Amino acid sequence: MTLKLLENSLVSLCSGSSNEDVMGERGSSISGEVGIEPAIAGNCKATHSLERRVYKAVTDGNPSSCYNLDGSVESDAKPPLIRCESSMKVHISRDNDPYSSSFPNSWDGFELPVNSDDDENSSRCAHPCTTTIKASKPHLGEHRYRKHSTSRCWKVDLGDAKHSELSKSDLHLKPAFRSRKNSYTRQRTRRISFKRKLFNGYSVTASHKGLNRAGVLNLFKKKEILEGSNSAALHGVNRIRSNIAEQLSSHTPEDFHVKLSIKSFMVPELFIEIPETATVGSLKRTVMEAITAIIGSGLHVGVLLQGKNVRDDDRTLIQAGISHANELDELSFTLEPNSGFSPSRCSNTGKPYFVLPCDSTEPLTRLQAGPSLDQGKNDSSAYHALTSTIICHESNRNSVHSLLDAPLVDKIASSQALLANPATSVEALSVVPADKPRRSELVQRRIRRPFTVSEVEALVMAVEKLGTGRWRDVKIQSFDNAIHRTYVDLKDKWKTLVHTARISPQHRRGEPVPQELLDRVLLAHSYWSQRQAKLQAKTSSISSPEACLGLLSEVTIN
DNA sequence: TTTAGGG
DNA sequence: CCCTAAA
Repeated sequence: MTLKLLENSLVSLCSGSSNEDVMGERGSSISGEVGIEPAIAGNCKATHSLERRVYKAVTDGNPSSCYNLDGSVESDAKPPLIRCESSMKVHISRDNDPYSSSFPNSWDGFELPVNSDDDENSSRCAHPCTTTIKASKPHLGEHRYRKHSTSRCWKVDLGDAKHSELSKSDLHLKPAFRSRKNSYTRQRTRRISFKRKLFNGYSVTASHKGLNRAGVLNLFKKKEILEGSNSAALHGVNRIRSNIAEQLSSHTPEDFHVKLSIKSFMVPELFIEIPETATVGSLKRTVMEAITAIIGSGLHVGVLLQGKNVRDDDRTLIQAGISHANELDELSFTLEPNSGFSPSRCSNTGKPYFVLPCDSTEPLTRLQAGPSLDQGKNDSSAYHALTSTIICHESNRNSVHSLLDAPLVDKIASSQALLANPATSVEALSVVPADKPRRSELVQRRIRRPFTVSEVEALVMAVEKLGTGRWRDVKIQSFDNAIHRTYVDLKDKWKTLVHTARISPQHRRGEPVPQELLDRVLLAHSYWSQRQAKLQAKTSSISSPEACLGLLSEVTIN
């Protein structure tokens, strides 16, 4: 079965509170939203503090606690998924910015549970999926934020075909189980991008910087009237300026805050390979794990003002030109991977590694063809990074390509069918976010198959006979039929057996191994270790004929 | 490809 | 189990 999860079919990845209100109309692609509103004193906070705040806002959204509590997902399993950088948009406004609570119809559907919560909403940690970002009092934006705080779950929209005219190049499928020993599926592309949300009344029109800076979603700066009245928005620039001047003359600098609200960001493209027999819960956890890995991998936040990288971290915001008084200037943030890229690439060229235009109203297909992609890298990564789909297909390579041809409705139907038929067997799951086809591509992790006692017995027997350095022989002799046990597995198992044998029985986990076997493990291990040490000592001093003779005699004895 | 070890 | 340098 091959299927593709697309827009609009709803998959709630985390049970929790009511999400319908915020998810109902969401459209295509996978994106997330982070609602934060950190108040930053424009005159005293350095720009690097701004970066830190943005970073914190993102990393605090790490839902690891969620999926940990959800169970069965290893907490330390955080593959280095971050490769792409992303950007986010920021609105700048005054404290009394009258946010609207409306949502655009075209909002794309991956809701990240990063909530800005107001003061009285102290129950934000009640749900494991709820992440908190300490925000300034969102007075006027409470409606909106509360709406968000009810959305505590990850969601994947699967759905409406009309939003996704997927070209074949949108689909990056690789056959699984390519080889006998390495039955893995590799992943290539991934994307992080951000999506913008509009505000009624203040609909922050995209002062689109254009696509000259590949990789950064524009930040929209929202200029507000200092008087705080909505009607002020109707006044001209002159009026605004005069208001600002007025404020400047009558207020201490501490009165001016730059309010940043990061509206959304997108989750990179994810590929999910999941057997039909997997449960829905497995699917949820898998997606959760992937997202967590992305967010948890660490990001570097860069600040761009009018397209220029603000590198001086010690400058204050106001010195850098980021203040409430600014008008149509653009403020952008870039999220870059902390590792995996040479920082010079960004800092030298001043060009972010990966930029997306932020105007979410733009069709995805156009984004793909956008000039930003021509900027420097015409490799498929940038291209792929702009796609936003979740692809599910089973490990059967024969069925993979049917996805390309089947009518989209059928694919959707398949995906729904998958959701409707949770099976009991949890098989291997994998989610691999798309990324630049660079190194360290992720591979599906094999399912865990604990050694049985009889397997341990066979292993011990083989090692007793062959030693600890001939795992291929051990494999051939005792596990030739166990195709899922590689010689590396056997070696690893021996390692853990030795460890198990050395620790107290109280600390052992899993199916208990008979003490008799563990004793043999220790015995064989010490024997072969000593033997190897002796051999090494001999070979290192074999220059002398005497040593050579001694070695030969000993080997003969053995 | 295997081995050996760290993650 | 994964990843990978080294052999």
